[in-house]
Amino acid sequence: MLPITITPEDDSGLCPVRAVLASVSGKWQSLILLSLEDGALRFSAVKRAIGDITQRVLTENLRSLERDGYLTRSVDAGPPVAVSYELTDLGRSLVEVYKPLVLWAAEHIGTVKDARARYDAAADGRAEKP
Amino acid sequence: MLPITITPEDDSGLCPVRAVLASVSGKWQSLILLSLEDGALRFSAVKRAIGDITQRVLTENLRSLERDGYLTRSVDAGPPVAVSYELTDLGRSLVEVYKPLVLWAAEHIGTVKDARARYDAAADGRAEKP
DNA sequence: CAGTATCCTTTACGATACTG
DNA sequence: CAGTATCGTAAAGGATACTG
Repeated sequence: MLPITITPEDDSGLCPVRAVLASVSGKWQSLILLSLEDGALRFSAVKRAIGDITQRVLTENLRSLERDGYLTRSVDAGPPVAVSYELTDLGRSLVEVYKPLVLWAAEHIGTVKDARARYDAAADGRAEKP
Repeated sequence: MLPITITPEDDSGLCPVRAVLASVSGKWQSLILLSLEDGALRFSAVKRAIGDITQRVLTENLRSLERDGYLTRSVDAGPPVAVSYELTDLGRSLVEVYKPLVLWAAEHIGTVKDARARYDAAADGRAEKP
């Protein structure tokens, strides 16, 4: 058994596990952290690395990750202005434990897709002949 | 560099990493998987283990995890009817790579909270004396 | 370049009531 | 017991235009 709780509250009114998991829940946070794995990137480079994220949402997520201490934001007042983002030690250590999950994903995506296909096929069968 | 892509598309129109990460994004999926770590649980037991999740949302999430092949659902037509959920091999292997993240969370939550407090304090300072 | 500002849609989630 | 049905809210995200 894990030495953890997943029940809603602790002394400070927030389950530690949930508080941290919330940092990587959502569509983009983890991808942003991963994009910075090999070193600092500028705003536009992060955007390019991910491909399909809007400026607004990227800014939001970067701010949130900065607030939690996973990355730093440094401004070089140009012109042109250049803002670069870099993982902190905390961020790097998070990415370290996060990477196995990413590798797992790459390895098992096939199984997941198959499971989905089978589940949906079975559901279709039930829908057609009720 | 990781042998992964986080760009939006692959041959099948979906990045493998994103597809799997989506399974554990959201507020509840990972907690549900963790609650089943030590063996099968009935619907009400999962609900109790998590504490604050509504029946509707729990059902939704269980269905989605079942669809992806992470857990199985077995019905014992009572009465009273008893439905139990259990991790598949796939689900167990996912939990294995996911657990380090949970332990990391328990370990580093203090650092994260401090970072948040400092960030918010700095933001307040800027708001008060603009 | 790295954002803001607006507006809008979608999705997740919450509350409550009802049922085989 | 393990759901479904309905209704409502809030948060996340998307599209587009504008700016120091």
